[in-house]
Amino acid sequence: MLDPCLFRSDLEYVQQQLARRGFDFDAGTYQTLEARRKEIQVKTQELQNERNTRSKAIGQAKAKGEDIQPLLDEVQNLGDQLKAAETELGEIQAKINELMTGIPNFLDEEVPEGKNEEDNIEISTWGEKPEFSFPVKDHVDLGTQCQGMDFELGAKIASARFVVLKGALARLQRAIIQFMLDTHITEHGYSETYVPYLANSDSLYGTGQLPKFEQDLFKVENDPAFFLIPTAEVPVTNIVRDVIVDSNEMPLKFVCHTPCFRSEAGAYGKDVRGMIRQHQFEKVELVQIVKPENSVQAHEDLTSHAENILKKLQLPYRKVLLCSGDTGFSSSKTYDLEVWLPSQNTYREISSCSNFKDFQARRLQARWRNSETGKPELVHTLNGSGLAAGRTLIAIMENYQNEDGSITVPEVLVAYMGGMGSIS
RNA sequence: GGAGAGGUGGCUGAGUGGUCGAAAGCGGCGGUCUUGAAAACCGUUGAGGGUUUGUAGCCCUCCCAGGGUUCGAAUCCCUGCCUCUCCGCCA
Repeated sequence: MLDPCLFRSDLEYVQQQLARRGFDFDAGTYQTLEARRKEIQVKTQELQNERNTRSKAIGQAKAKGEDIQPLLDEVQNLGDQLKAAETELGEIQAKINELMTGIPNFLDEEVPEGKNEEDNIEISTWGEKPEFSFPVKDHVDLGTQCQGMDFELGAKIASARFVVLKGALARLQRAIIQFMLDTHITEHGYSETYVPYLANSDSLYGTGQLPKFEQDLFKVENDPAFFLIPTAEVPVTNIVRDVIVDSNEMPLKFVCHTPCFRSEAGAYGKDVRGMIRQHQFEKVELVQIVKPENSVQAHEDLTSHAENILKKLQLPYRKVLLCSGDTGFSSSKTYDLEVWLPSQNTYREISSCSNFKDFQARRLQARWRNSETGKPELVHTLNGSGLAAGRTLIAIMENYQNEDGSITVPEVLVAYMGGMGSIS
């Protein structure tokens, strides 16, 4: 959510900023609602004031033993007026709120103009793309050959876009997760968290998935409803919902491994083969809660922490700055890390690192106390995958494949594999 | 699942219809004292919002959440959520 004060003080600026996203903000409708809000809110508060003053007078008169009947007669219809005003105010505020929650975050000034992922800007590349002297197999063929990856079984148990991993591949995914957690804890200073995989609507509202993106989520029948988390970002960032964080506890740095659940509505026909796009996948997520002045640097740091995993795994990747058309709803600036997939002869997203600035914090009411002003102020929130474990698994399989279909285990994972150096 | 207790400001905890946004203590901040510190003493100390050029005034809202009763609700009624204790069951 954006700052409502900005909408009142500089609507033109708001429109300009939103236009960068191609978001057509209807200023006329907003101004009509806002004018009515102002009028009705002032009226409501005046009525409340009158009720309070008169009630006090009645209390005092009664205490003195005076006849209060004339005073009661005077306030007779005040209650009805007040109730009507409060109802209208509630309705108008709900409308404004609906409008505001549908508006995306402002983009950072460094975000380039562009329509879609083709306009993203490559910042850097790392690593040598492997050269193979034999026909390259993709992860599905490799996984089938070693009998460690079974999509038909996933479909039987649940549906399409689910997989069953077995044996060494299942262990490799677990090794990847352990390795990533350990690295972030010991080398990057994150603190490990374990969180619920079901979240309530307040939490999903806080991080921005609701109300606009409900169709992307799996909803669990319950009263009130639960949602399967689409990313650990949701439960972890909500740790600071309605919290005023102590200044000296900042920055808060959390790392968390969870499964992630996505309905992938609207992704029909996209990435249907293999483990690229699943309803359920494992991810290690990095979340930082920082003072506003530090969020730009924190964004660079967090991204480098995710990059460090790719480097240690010796996986070729590139870092991309998302353009205006590809940057997510709540984000002000996003770097994607894309890993090299030999079978597709292209880079594919394996991490997305975003600075949300105060957009989530305002919804979450996540604040810190500024010792200079003594006042609570909104924090900045950031997160990034560090990394998506399922996609890391397939990147390793494809980049580390041998002619016979066996897969060499990356050096840093061998210990996590109980000394196993290759999978066949 | 059964029975009971309870949710009040950063924390502990008073407050059962009328100047209660809320006693008191602790903590925090500022000061006096001191070479410095501690102790003691004095003062101060919740959040959100409206109006406004205003971190000035004035006003509104908030004592778990949502409804209700009343001129007036932290206080009474209903519903929900959460926490704790005991019993049962259970990974």
